[in-house]
Amino acid sequence: MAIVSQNLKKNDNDLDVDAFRSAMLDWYKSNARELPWRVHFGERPDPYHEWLSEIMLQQTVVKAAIGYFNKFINLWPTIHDLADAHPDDITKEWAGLGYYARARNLHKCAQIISREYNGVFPNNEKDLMLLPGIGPYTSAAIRSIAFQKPSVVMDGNIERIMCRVFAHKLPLKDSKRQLYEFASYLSQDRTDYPGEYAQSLMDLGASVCISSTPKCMRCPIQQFCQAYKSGIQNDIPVKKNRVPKPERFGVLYFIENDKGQILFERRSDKGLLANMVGVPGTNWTDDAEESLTETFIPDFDISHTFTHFRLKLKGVRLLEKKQNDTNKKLFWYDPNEYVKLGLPTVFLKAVKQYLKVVKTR
DNA sequence: AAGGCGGGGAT
DNA sequence: ATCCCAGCCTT
Repeated sequence: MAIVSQNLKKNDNDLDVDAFRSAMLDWYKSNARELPWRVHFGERPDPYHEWLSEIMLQQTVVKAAIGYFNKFINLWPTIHDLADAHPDDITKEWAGLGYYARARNLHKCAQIISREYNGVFPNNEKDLMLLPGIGPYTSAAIRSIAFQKPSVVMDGNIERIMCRVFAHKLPLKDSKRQLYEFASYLSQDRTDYPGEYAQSLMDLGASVCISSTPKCMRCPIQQFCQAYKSGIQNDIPVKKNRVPKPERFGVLYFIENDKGQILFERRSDKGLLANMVGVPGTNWTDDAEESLTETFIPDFDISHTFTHFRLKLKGVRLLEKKQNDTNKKLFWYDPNEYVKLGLPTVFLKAVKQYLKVVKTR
């Protein structure tokens, strides 16, 4: 807190917190995005809806989450329905959204809320943080949005806004605590519409105070923004240089039987794409030659980028099972029915390519 | 404290 | 092609 007041005084015009919050709330009244989990200004959403949306939105853009949210609410209207669902059904419906640990934790959390909390979400930070999949951000978001309790909601958008409002020039990565202090200063345990205030910042970050070339002429808090005042809004937040992603290589086996089916596998419950359905193949290594343990004539290529590496795969058609070495659960399935499997994106791409190749021969 | 963990929207 | 997003969990 000492750092904050220093920083504010240094700029000779203390930020008027009341005016800042009023500007944000006024802007939000006429500029809020209409989203399926949102309610009217001043109303509180169903905590189940609010929680589900927050889990889906972790590291995910709003537009990508909307369809999934509607689908989940349709399939499982209450948290008890979700708690009683089969885990495989949940991962299948989650397929394509990524970060699949979220789906597992979603189910665990639903079961705890349903069975230990009788379906009622806790509204205090300590209990919320103990739930699987709920960390500092999601805890604060649920508290402020679903329960209108003052909380310091910090996400990537709000960090960026704090950076600019306070003209913070150090790299974002090293500034988490400082930026939290800025946001905390603006929150100050205010009880007036903490949920709407938090969402107003998120919407501002998504539409106006965007990462590159922010739209300051449309910004309701332009007058409070020290970066704008100094004309450095395009230069912050400062990002550290990113290391290029390494490449990995592998082979996928499309093993066919005489019924037009191919072999799929349920992946291990640990590591990348845990518990998801995929196509069997070699391990993915950083050595392109090593991945080709035998000489194949590949039928097609698949490339896919994950968080921390690029993957280049060769797809090859085989008429018999390669080996029985694996402890993974293998099963035959009609590749044309791939939609029902809930494949993660890399395998979705691969199967579509495979079908195209098969059709043209 | 650092690294693992997906995918796609926006540019 | 690159950036980065309504982060959390494990080690």
